[in-house]
Amino acid sequence: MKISTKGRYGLTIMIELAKKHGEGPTSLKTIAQANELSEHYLEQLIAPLRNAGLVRSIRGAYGGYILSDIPSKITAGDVIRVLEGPITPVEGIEDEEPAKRELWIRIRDAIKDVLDNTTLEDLASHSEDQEPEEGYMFYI
Amino acid sequence: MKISTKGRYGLTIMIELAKKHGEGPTSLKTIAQANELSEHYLEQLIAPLRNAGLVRSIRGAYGGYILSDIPSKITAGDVIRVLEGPITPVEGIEDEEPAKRELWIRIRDAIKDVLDNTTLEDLASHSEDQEPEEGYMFYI
DNA sequence: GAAAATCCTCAGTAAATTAATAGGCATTAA
DNA sequence: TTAATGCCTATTAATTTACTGAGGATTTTC
Repeated sequence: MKISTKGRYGLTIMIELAKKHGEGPTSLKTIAQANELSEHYLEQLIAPLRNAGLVRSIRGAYGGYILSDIPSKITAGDVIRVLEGPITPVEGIEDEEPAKRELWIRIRDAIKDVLDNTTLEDLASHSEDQEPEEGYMFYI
Repeated sequence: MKISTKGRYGLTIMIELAKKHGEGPTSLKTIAQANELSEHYLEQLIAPLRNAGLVRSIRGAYGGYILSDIPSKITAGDVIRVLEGPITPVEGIEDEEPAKRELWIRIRDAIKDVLDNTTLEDLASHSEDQEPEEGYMFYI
């Protein structure tokens, strides 16, 4: 019943790229450092995102990645499906008996509804208005 | 992003007990055979359900299990929480940054909404009207 | 042309989880 | 007394997760 680090870190990558959309490529090193994640692990997560056409890579020095489309056209569902597989609470819904099948379908549709209606634009803009840290003071 | 066999078989057990509610105890052997599952595996799943107070056991010959409450008072959420742990799409939602935290919370609430509003009565009654098997003919 | 910064690929691995199986003891109805 | 059940602890094969390691390919800048 969990989304693994694949989907979670994958979303983190995509949100970072959305924040920098239109400003040229962002390197994985930058994203890894900003989020305290293993750059090498992120490389393995972005490969399927590139294969799926969600990001484009620019190789060589000062290269990196950019979104293939504008942030309002890419959803959390697009990202999660690539990294976690089809959105479904169980394998083989169709094999279940009617009562349980309907339950799994209702859960699946509820999750889909959230993921497919949340865009990278939504996620990136909410990331902007950071909550103050504990102990934060407003210095004039 | 999956509910494992623990939660799925656990629900299967509870639906069978709901169907027999008021008719005395049902043995795991009966449930295992009816659903082509390992009786021994089901024993391990019903132990936490008993510890959580969702079912009561009757030991000895012609014993078995009964629901602790009426089917309309026990939800799929009760069963899933016992066997799969808290309903949440990620561990430590509160540690995530605001944008992702809100996403996980919306997903969590959507799943909760379905699971907590589906009772064993709902599931047992929908199991009654079986779909015809493939090759089924209506013999008069 | 050399060096540095990046992407790209394949392989390995420790820990955890899943989905059981094995073997037996305890209790109770008939 | 026996058969039918529940109860309990341990073991295990397969899979998944979350990485780490090693190095090659490409491109920019000096």
